[in-house]
Amino acid sequence: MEQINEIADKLKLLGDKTRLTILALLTDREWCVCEFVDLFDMSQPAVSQHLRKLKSQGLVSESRRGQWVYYSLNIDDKPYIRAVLNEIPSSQEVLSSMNKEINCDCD
Amino acid sequence: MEQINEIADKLKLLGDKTRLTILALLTDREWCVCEFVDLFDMSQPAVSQHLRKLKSQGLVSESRRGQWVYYSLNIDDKPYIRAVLNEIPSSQEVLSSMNKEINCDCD
DNA sequence: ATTATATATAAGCATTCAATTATATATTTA
DNA sequence: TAAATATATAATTGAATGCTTATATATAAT
Repeated sequence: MEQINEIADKLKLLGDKTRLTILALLTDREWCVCEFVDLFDMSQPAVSQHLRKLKSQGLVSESRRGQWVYYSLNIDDKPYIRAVLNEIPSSQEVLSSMNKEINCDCD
Repeated sequence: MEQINEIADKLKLLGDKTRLTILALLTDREWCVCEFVDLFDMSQPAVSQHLRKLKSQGLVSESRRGQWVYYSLNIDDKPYIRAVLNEIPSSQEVLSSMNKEINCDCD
């Protein structure tokens, strides 16, 4: 039962469209916070809080490089997450359906 | 984006330990409501409402036989759900870890 | 040093959610 | 028909969630 609880807790994070989109995008490459801020119609703190939740449950890792913080997927030990991400629209599809410009200067 | 939203809405249902357990159990066979009521430490209406949510999102089907109502999995058109259920503990594991007696008279 | 940029945290608020109790409905049995 | 059993729905409540604005922190540039 403990195992089901833990899995449910992690899956809860995928049950939000913003976080699911973030994870979909991270399947392709690491992303900088400012890119997400450009992408979503949402304040910078809102984005930051979603990333914090993903990080606190260990689904993403962060690494700071200069003034920018980059997030990447960290789900090698969570096959049930990988299984979902394999079945949802690709990073490219998600991105093109959003039709947004990303203007921050990271990299 | 519409597709991601829909997937997120359905995954939200898996982010609750009771509903995830219900789905795990239904991978094996159909279950009667009264069995779930016996299994979970929760009122009958609470169980009923979880089942209603799963049904309203099309993840389970119900069929009444006499006074009993049986639920079964309905996820053939949702590969991202199937993918999760394939990666979580089996029905048997879940059940034995719960260590509960099921005493209702359905079949 | 000061200012600008990127990110995180805190506090507050409206909404959603998961439970409860009470009640209604459907079916079976006596 | 009346009582018992199984299930669903309604109303309520407290906790959790996702956002906002305001503020703090970290790094870079002038």
